Amino acid sequence: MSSTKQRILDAALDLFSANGFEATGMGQIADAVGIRKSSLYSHFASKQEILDNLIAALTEEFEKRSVLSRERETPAGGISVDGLAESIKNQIRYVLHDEHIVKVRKLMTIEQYRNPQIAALQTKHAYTDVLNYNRSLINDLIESSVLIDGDREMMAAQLAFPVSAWLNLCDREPEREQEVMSLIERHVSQFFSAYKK
Amino acid sequence: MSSTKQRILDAALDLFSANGFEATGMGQIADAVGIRKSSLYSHFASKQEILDNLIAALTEEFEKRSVLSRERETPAGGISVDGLAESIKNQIRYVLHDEHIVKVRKLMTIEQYRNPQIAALQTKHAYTDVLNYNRSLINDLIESSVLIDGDREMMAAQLAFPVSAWLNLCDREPEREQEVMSLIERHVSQFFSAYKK
DNA sequence: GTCTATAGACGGATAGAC
DNA sequence: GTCTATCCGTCTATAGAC
Repeated sequence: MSSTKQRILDAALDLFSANGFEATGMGQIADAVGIRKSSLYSHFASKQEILDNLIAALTEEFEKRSVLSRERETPAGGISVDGLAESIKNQIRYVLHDEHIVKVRKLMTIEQYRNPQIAALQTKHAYTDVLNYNRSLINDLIESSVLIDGDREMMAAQLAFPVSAWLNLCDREPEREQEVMSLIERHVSQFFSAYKK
Repeated sequence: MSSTKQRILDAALDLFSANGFEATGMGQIADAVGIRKSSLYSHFASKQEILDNLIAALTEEFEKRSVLSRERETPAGGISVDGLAESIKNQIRYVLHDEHIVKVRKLMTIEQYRNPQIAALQTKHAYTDVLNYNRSLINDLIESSVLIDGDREMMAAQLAFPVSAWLNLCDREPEREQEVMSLIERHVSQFFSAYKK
């Protein structure tokens, strides 16, 4: 099931995200897969092609995810302050502990200035999709008269981007996760007290 | 005045921030300075020592800056919505166009996961100092009865971190600066309309 | 598809002349 | 302090046996 090609891509993501593309050698990838480095060339023509395949896979992955997030549904009983805080905390806990997601986030962060495709992915993943998701959430909260109306895109930004900053902080200093969780609670609570109807 | 040692550090910052520490060769640094690579070793014992000196210089630089920001003073006539938006836009324009600051930000971004000292610098520069500065601003705005009181740290986060997200966006896609400037205006305006007394 | 062997360039770092 | 010359290791990639 797990082809050698896929195992190479997995090892490459692991190493590229930890050490960077340039700093990772074909020998390291081969060692991680358990083959000789020359054998890698039976699957990919070059190191660059490994990265390109990785990017293609991530692009597809993100496309699926943003379709999914567009299908997000409001819970039947409406949304409460505590419920929203809990939901955001759960999402953050998930993206903080899912190894694949962490690696993808780090890879995009450290390679964004050297690879235009990665830059585009990073903008989509860390900015556009985040803003869209939160705008849709804010829309629902306004339509259901939980929040007062306003510049919905900016309300989405004010809700989402502090959380993004804390996610970045946890990527650097995972030991601060508990602190961040309580900040998220205070943040959502303060956001609601400012915007509640 | 500009010693060879300093010119090496300048070239190293330039190259490390563009290509990463591991991907930058001593030959590249030497070429940029205009000497042979062996001559670099008359100034630094190793490539690592160049990075260490760079980090030491940045640490000192940031320390001075956060002392300065603690001395920030409220303008005599108080702070208006438009005045604050303009002030934030000016700060962002400054940090977006100052070449040294851009390089430092990119270096910290791409090396933060591989170098603990850089991780600490990044947290101080992009998180702690930003939050402290904005908390002091929020304090003034509440004390002078411009804004209603609340969880001041969270209000600072909600004001500051959307701007940080847009700064990151501009580092990847500088052509979106104008769009970001108008987003900042809308953001500050929406922030005030939510929190005005 | 995996292996050994190797080409050829480039990496960091050192020795010693000037 | 800068130079030339060199060491030796590693890099990406290829050739060819199995």
